[in-house]
Amino acid sequence: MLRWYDANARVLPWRAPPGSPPPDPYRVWLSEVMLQQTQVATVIPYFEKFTARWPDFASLAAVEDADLMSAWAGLGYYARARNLLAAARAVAGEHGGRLPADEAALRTLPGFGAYTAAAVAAIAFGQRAVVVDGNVERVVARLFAVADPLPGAKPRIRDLADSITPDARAGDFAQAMMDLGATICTPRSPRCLLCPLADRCEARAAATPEAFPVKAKKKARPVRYGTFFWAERDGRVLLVRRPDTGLLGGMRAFPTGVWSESPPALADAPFAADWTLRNATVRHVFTHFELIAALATATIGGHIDAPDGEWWPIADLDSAGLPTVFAKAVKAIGRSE
DNA sequence: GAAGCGTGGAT
DNA sequence: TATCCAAGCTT
Repeated sequence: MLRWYDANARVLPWRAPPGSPPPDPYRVWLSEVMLQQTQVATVIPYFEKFTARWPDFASLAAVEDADLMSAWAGLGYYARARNLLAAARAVAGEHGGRLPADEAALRTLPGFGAYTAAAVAAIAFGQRAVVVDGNVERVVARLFAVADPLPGAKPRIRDLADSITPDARAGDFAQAMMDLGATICTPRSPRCLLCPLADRCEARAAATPEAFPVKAKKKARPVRYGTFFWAERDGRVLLVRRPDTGLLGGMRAFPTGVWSESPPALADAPFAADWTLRNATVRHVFTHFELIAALATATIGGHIDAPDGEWWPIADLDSAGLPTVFAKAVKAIGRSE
């Protein structure tokens, strides 16, 4: 694997060339958090933007929460951004401005789970650590033809990954396994003819690489309905901040009614106004449900009993840091009648 | 252990 | 279009 990696490693902004000294732990950590459940191509522009604005722990730790959440807008899984800031502040305040170098200490920081702690320990600090992400799970499951379904097979796969992890260059080994999974040993139509492990791969020998890893069936995704409320006055629109926990936690948003299983009415408007239902809807797929949102608008004249929020210039909505579902609503309002 | 948590790419 | 799923973590 290391030989293959030396010749085939992807060139990425947060990565050092194979065999060279480890890159800046700050950049490794930032990239690992952004890459959680997120593809490389999606992460790159965010990583460039973040490292340009906040090049180290000290600068990131000093950011206002709202600025960080706004910069993260569109990347998803917003708890990552909240944990990122909490970890940066812990590092700046309690760890002398540096990440701890061992896996167990890393594991105690916000946003560091089993994967991220192992990856940072191995990639940024040269420690031997067993790094298991979705790519490694797939490669190992195929290499050893693991027949037990995920997620129950995770401990077994972790042990197998441990058994093939070298003492030296464990970080490069981990990145090699992930590159292999991302480019060769793909979920569908793996390119086994290019794989350096093909000779030793049990799934390949059985001619059924795509059958691994075995996974439990997923539940169907329910549909929920809601309404987004666009309150406009003097060229501005009312934005609120969502609660810190839960869906889109801490993000700017339009006021919304309750999201439920049946189509809503204007009855759950956030305040009394002359609401008009537009002839447009927003459809958006979240991890565990699909949302179909109606759009209601009102022009506000005199005083209203509106919730706390910001009257944001409509011409400058791009800078509000709205999550994608609400950015879609802005577009749909523009198209509607 | 299971459920909650975003968004977009690939097929 | 439908489905899978991506360098997972938290509760």
